[in-house]
Amino acid sequence: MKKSKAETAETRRRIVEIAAKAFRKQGIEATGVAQIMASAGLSHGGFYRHFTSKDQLVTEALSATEKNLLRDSAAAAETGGDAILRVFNEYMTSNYRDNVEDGCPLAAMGSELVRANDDTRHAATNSFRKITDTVAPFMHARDGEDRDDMAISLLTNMIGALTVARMVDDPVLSDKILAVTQRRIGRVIDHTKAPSARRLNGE
Amino acid sequence: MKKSKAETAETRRRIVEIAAKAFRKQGIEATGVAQIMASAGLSHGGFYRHFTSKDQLVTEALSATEKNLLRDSAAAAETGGDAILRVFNEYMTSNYRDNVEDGCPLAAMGSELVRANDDTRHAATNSFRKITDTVAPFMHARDGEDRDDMAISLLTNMIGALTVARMVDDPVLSDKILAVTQRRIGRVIDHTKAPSARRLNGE
DNA sequence: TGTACATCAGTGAACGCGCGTTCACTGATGTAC
DNA sequence: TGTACATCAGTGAACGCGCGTTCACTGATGTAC
Repeated sequence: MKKSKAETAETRRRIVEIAAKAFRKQGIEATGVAQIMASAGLSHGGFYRHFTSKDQLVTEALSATEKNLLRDSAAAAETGGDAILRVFNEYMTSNYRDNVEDGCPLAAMGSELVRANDDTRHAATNSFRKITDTVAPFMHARDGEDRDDMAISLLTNMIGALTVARMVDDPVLSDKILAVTQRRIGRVIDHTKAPSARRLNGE
Repeated sequence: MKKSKAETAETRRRIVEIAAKAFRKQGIEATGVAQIMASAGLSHGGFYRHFTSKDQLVTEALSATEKNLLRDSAAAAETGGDAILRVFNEYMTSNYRDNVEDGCPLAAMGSELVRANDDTRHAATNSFRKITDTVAPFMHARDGEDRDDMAISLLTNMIGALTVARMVDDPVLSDKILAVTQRRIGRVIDHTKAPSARRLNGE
């Protein structure tokens, strides 16, 4: 029962989407290929018509998700500092914390990515760099500090805060972690900053 | 072949120690009970003479390791702000980054702890709180910011920075993340601060 | 202090189970004429 | 446009393997007398 090219592409896309959510929610190791395929309404045998290995799916799921997240930051960068501030504050809400499966993969799978294969770590590295590059111009460099450094500091802080906020079993402490981090975001981002120039020949 | 009480206690201690390293190095899920027992020079069957489940070992390994780390911070707190600064800077060195198996479990197993059982998350929460409580008095509260909040912000930042520094595949970026975080540590900790009063009836 | 017996740390085989991956097969799609 | 055939998406059984946990057994330790 061969499927049309359009159907095949759509199936592949759906597998990646479902896997991306499952990896974030349950972890990479804890999510089986058969389980992903079942969630997509397929039997597990067909998996290898689309991917050469589970590792390849992990890499692709990470890349696809980060690409989506990056699009939001890039769009905000074209609006200005206030939009960047808004997007970043959104990451530190109880809603974002409680929906791991829709959130940033670097935070959701952080310590698992440390041990991931080369391709996956490379994808993670590229994503991290692209986000810091996008938001660096909006850093409020008070005492002549480097804006790239500030962006790195802020982003690693957000990833750590989100992880710890999800880890602790005390909701009061968890909310406090989010609030504290939101305050740092507010201090570090220059919400009056004009938008980045839109790249003319978009790539 | 029953063993003496002293030997039994020593064996149990050794299992916890070996497990604590393996969980940090390879992850909790990826580390099997049989593998831990083999590393301890034992067959896997005897595991359940010491622990009721792998989960129990996870909780105990986390608690034991965090207790050790906390001891360092507490000792530094009795010396003063400069000692706290020194201990914290040590966390952001290439050496610390490259020896995950000896480092902070919250950073090494962060995203796995989010999905850990209740006891383990509770142990993680207690550890996090104790460390922030210990170092909060040494925060350099410039614009009247709350010292507890500052300690939370710094610690979540360190955990996130360590995780991302280990994740990225570019050594230059990784070193930069460590350096940037060290600079924040230097800005936020008051190295001139006098030691915390030693608790007289230690508990 | 010496003997008899219960305890229990550690062994190694076995349990059911889910893992990632392979494979022969089916039948609709896409292609060549 | 119609027919013949190759392609290949998806199925479901099977592969070897390691997982956490259980269990009957061994024999040294600890205890009761």
